[in-house]
Amino acid sequence: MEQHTSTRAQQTRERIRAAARRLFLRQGYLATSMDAILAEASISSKETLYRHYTNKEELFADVLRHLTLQRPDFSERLTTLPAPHDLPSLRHALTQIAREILALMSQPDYLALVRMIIAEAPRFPDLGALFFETVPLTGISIITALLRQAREQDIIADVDFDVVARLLLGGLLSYAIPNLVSAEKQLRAAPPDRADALVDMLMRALTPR
Amino acid sequence: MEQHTSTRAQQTRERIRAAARRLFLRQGYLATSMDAILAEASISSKETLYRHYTNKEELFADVLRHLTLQRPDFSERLTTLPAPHDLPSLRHALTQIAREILALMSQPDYLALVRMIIAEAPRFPDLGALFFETVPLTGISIITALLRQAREQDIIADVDFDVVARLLLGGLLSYAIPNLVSAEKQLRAAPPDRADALVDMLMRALTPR
DNA sequence: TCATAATCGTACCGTATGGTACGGTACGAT
DNA sequence: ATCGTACCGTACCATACGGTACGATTATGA
Repeated sequence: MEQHTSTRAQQTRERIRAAARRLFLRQGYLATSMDAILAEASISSKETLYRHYTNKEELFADVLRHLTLQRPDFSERLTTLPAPHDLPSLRHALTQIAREILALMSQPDYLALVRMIIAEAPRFPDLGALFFETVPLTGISIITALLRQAREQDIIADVDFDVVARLLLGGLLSYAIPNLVSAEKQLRAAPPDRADALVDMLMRALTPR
Repeated sequence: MEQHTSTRAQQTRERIRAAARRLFLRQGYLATSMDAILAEASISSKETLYRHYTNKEELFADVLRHLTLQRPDFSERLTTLPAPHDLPSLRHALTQIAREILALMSQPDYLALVRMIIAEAPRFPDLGALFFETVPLTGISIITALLRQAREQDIIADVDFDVVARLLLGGLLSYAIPNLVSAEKQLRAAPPDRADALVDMLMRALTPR
């Protein structure tokens, strides 16, 4: 056997990372001790942990890098949307996107990730920049691409697409942000019709006059 | 002398709170030690500190409560705006508001406050709720009030004002949020013309057709 | 089978933390 | 002058933390 997809060492490393991810997301960096990570990973020796990660910082950075780079999986579902051919289809596509983003931003895991990134940004500035330069930028570019397609078919007026994208994304944010400071138990679920209302209002600005 | 506006004890208490505010905003709750607060406040005995605040938690809560309740001072400047009498004056008023809010959200102190509230929300859920139920709600109500005035004079169409307010506020957010994870030194100053662009786009949605 | 790497247990170190104890000193009001 | 309150200095405590040391034990791969 030469081609082992996962050696024992790799398995332990991933157990550690998974345990650390859970605790870091729940409690933050400082409040999570290495001993607690040990217990959560069902590992019984510190030596084992420090064989895989020389530092607490390194472990944290690894966890966060994995989280941000594996995160934008929803973008695949959105980039394959068919090009809009008239106003109703554009509205439909935008609504689809808005609902998807709102659903993503309402997930407890996503909220916990954002909260932790913001919380530890002073300690790990690079990781915060990495996150905010990948995830939200993806959303903006998806929306602007859709609008550009619509513009090329003369469906909508010639407006600043970036501004429109920020209005939509920001409007969705205004529903999700309060959940950043709420306990996980009592999330105020922003109903999908809020996304529809935002899109409807934006359509008024997009239609030529 | 009976009517002392500030006794010696009150002065010390405020010195402590000011020092704690600086350190908490800069480093967060866990990373700020009581000894560090002592030094920052130029106080030389722990006994003095614990005479004013029985807990670290109590001190933190006091700092945050003061910060959130003293914060919305900009609202006074905005609620006294003259009622709009036509479309240009409405655009002007909205631009004014948008610029003011953008400027507020770009202040390092404000960013640090928001970051800290988000970071410590799991530990202090009440304080987070207090902040997000006062400050942003104030912004929304100011905008909706302005729009209602404009609607009563038939300047704008009959649309959902809350949605419009969230679009504007959220659009501004999209420029400010990345600064939550940037070092204080390299804040990407969102230029005021971004606020103008957002308002211009919204005006397209507001005008009757 | 054998050598090597990974894991285990456990003990340990230095440092920092939140909070307490206590005797002494400066101050402010009556 | 005096009395209570606030402040000072310093020492202390129990606990927790990140990280290291090291011998014993187990699994893995050739």
